[in-house]
Amino acid sequence: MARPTIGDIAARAGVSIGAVSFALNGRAGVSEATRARILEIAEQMGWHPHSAAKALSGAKADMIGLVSARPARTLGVEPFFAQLVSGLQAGLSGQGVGLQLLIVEDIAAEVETYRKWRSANHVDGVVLFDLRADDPRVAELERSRLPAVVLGGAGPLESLPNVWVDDRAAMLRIVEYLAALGHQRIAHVAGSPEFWHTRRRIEALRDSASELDLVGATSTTTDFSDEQGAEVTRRLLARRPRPTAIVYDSDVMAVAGLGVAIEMGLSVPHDLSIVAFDDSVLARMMHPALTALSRDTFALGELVARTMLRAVDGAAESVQAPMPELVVRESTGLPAK
Amino acid sequence: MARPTIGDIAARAGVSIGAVSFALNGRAGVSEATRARILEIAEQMGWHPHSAAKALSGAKADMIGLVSARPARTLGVEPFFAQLVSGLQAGLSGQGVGLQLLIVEDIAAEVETYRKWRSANHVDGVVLFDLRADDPRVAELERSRLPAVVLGGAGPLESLPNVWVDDRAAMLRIVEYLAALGHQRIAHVAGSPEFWHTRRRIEALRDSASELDLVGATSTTTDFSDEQGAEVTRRLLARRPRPTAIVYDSDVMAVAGLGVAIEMGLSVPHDLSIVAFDDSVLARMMHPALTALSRDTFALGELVARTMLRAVDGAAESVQAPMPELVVRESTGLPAK
DNA sequence: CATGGTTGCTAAAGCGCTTTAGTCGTGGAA
DNA sequence: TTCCACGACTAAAGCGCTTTAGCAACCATG
Repeated sequence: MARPTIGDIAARAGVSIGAVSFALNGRAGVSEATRARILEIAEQMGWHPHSAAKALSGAKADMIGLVSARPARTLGVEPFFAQLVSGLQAGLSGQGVGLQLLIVEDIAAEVETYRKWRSANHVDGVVLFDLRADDPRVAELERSRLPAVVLGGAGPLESLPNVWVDDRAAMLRIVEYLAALGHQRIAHVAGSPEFWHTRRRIEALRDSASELDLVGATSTTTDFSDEQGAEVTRRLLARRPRPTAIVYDSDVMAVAGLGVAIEMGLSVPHDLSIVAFDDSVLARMMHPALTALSRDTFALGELVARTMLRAVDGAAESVQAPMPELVVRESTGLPAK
Repeated sequence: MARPTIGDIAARAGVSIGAVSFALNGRAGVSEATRARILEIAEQMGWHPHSAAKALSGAKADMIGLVSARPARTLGVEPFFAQLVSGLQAGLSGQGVGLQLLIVEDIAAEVETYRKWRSANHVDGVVLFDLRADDPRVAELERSRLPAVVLGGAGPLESLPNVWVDDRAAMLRIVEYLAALGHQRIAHVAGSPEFWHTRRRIEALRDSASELDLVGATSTTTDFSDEQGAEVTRRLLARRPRPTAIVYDSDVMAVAGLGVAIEMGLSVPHDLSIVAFDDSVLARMMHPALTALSRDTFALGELVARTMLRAVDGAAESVQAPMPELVVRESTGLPAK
């Protein structure tokens, strides 16, 4: 049998289509007795709402969108993304909302997607991440009034609701820890400078340098790949005097860096301390296990989901993500004399 | 201005709505001149199709669905899933098809989702993976005639089109390699026995045992977690005589196993050879780097995407995924005398 | 010159649902 | 008793698009 429509239900219940719609949506207009009867019939006919029909008549799409302009290949490598998606999904599906995932070529295509989605009433809102300097996506979303939540923006000041991470405090936390151990020559293998979060971390390190008596605290930007992580590490370790500690902006780069250190005959943490700005299985399972700034990315995803749902209801509000925790493992210690 | 509809375009072009629809869809019924004019106007008005309206009138949804009943938390840990999704997405978006990702509680919820999607014309097809013995999803999909592609099923014999992986040959490849090195006591830390692929690997090892003079080649099933991987490894290494090689069904477990070996003072590969049945950054970056059966999961995703698109067009056909390649790294060697 | 087949287009129904305007019958207030 | 308000429900329009049936104009054919 073809799928039942509310028309079928109406016929069976001996009422009008409108009445069925009221009953099914818990709206006034039908008596409790009729409502119960309709619900009963709907259940027994195995009726499901037709989402397209709903969307057509202007209802919510019960779907939020996530589009990424990162190269598709790298998404699988970064545990971060997968964790985030899982958390998001979990936070949304509890409310019967779906997650639409799309990977596009570049930011222009991303903006174009928002435009399409907006006009097709395809999603109720979108999640933005990897915010850049002067991001065209923000302008587009403000203009089109498509509800959006930014992950990792500049804080509560922004125009769009924001789940923001205090990168500055996080970096200070790491540097203070290393300084307390006695490290003075701290290097930073950063991510790509086009991202705000990278910039904030670099800035934080620079600012703390004088205060903490650091000598030549430098940040080097990379494209987040393990290749560049290794490459930069090689250059850093060739310097004289060598840095005694290196902070990596991602776990993948940290692991690559550890590889280089071992390959160069250095002992970690005796000759070199290593801290990763992101935690994962990878960091946990290395030998030595890496000291890392650990945040619960899955929970972060759930938080974004909650914020998103609120934004869809028009109650947009920025929230601060929990401060990541510094998990000290085996890759950090006192600097060699 | 509100979003333009084909009605607006029709008004502007001075033709009927039907004519516009024909023009926009490249169908016969309008002259080339009119078509060009309509296309021009549509472009300049910034028209986009309204997907819900299309879906309502029975067109394709240009969307394929992927639902996973794996616990959401573990999806982020497994590089496999993220890679697969990326590849799928890449393969689909080239054809303007979207990917709808959903994570649900259990298989029952998964079946329910298919039912809903089917009746709402929400997706054109679905991708199935982690096939189990007597899988209720297969029955549901056959019944409902929702196009589906199975990843990692039993081969070309199945009723649903299949992208199948020759697990048996893969396992034989590993075991033959180890046997050639001189290993006789080979253990296998397997995944969960409810999955067909796990069963096939176990079977392959058992079958090859007599042929290759293996002694006590055993498989132990786990839940794929690093905890159980470590736990089982501990038990295996406590045996006397110890196995000289262990094959792990996933990279995460292999890494956990390596940790246990080191913790027990064994040298890899001298005292113990380790092979992972799946490759990833994780395996590449360990010290020693793990010998692994490497497949291009991203490409696998693309292959599934292509097969899916064909299935949607009614040209369902099973294909065999490329045989994974054994990448020998530092974790395997001659067994100690 | 009548016939038939194209071509290029229009009108209108229909997809499943929401929503508004309206109808009908009831009970309570005046 | 009359009138009104209200609750329960129906009828119908409309969301944006596809698709079928139909129509008028034109050409070629015999």
